[in-house]
Amino acid sequence: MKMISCHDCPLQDCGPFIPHSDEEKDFLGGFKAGEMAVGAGTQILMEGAKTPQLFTVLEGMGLREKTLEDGRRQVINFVLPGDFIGLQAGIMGEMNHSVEAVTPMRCCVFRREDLWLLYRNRPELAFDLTWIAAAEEYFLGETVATLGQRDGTERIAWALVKLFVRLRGLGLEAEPGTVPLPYRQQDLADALGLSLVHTNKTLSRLRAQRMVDWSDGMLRVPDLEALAELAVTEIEALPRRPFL
Amino acid sequence: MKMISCHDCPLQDCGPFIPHSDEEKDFLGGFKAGEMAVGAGTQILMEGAKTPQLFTVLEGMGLREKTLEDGRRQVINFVLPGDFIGLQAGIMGEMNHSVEAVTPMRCCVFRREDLWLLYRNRPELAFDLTWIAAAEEYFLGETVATLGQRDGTERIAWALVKLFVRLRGLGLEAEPGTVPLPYRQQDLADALGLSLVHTNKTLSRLRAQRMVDWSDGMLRVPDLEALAELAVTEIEALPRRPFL
DNA sequence: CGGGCACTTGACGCCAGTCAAGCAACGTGG
DNA sequence: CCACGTTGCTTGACTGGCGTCAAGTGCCCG
Repeated sequence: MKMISCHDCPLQDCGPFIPHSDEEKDFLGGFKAGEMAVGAGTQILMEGAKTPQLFTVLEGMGLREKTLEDGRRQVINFVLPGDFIGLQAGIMGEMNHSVEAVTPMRCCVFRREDLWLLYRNRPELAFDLTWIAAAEEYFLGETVATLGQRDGTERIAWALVKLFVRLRGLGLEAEPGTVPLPYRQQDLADALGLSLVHTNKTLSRLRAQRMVDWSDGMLRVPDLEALAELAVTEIEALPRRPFL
Repeated sequence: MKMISCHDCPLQDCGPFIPHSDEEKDFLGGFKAGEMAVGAGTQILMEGAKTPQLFTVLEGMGLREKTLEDGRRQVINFVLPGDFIGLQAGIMGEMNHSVEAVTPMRCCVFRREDLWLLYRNRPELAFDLTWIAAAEEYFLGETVATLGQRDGTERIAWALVKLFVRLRGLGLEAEPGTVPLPYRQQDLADALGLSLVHTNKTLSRLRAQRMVDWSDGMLRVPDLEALAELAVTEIEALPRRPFL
């Protein structure tokens, strides 16, 4: 497998990402320590681990998840291309969640020690890193509000709206209103704090009402507005965002 | 009211905070735009607002909260001295939650435009800012897991353990096992996604079992270990952390 | 003294969890 | 080639945690 140069990074001209200048690409090229390809089901980062690596997802999808002492699982977020993973370990020294690949994934690898270089020499990229952390916080704030306030149907509608908008933004809308969503119902249930059974029944009901159809790994949303209304959310345009 | 110099900042030698060097204090002194004192009940930041200010809490307590379109309220987190507020607006341009003072508060004020100076001239402080954002993300991850996986009793025990440890870390433990907690039951309920009634009954039950006694604005925890066990959490020592 | 606010407590009902069974698709090995 | 285990999805019956409604208390304040 050949390693992609930052100058040909598939994320550069993709969706919502703010492209880097040539100068930045040169710097990032030096910052990049390698590339990693993993199969479906691989644990990329472990909760509590002090890994020396940070990653940017180039391809594939995964999950951030956390396990309580007694084994209950919570999915924190869905990991899509462009996402940066390992920031907590990079900055604070320890992850509070694990990251697992759900499809085969390819990631850009950075070394934790090199982070300093970035803060020393590239203030605008350092700022971008903070931006990324703040964006994650932003999203988790919405998630907290969802788990705390919305009922089952609203939660599912909310999550599917968010996923649809993110995936569409990445250019993955094959035919209008349809994006790939290669997760299991169990993953969605664990993300929303619902049981598998209840999630399944709610999805069936939504399908019968023609609100969403998630089957065979494809998510079909005939009327995004209507689904968002059901979720009691606004569909906010995703902001242009930096990446590394 | 006189403005405190960063050299006499009450946070410098307090609890878990990593003190600044004299040089850093000089820089922060220039960065500091002023001080703000507000009464209980004041809105400090509004959801969706693009405020030009950032704050560090010097004294007093507050809440981060978010309101859904239909009026439901979610408390995102409890704001204590040392907390940095407005990072999202500072970095991304818009807050996703409001911040409200629950007691009278005093805050250190920074200007958003000056953030750049910090990234340009003080990489270690820029790093600290990212640290702060990552720490917030860390905590919100735990909150998501709590709202998604724990039942009512566990949630309440979890929240009270977290609050107790934070307050104790700030040196607010007046007599052993007792810290001030000047919030309403409604605030805790909204933080945990429980109804006021259920929160109240659960608190009564915990009080009867001698697990916690939260009344008259004071939180008494006779056996922190036991409470943490009930919450299915470990009491992790809070890390030494930077502040601005 | 009346009104508002925070906290309590009891009665009742529903959303969502648990238990359980069944089906389809797949891969493995005898 | 078929038995078999595994994984993911689906559906029905039953239960209980937690929400809603409602009424009442104590306290502060104008």
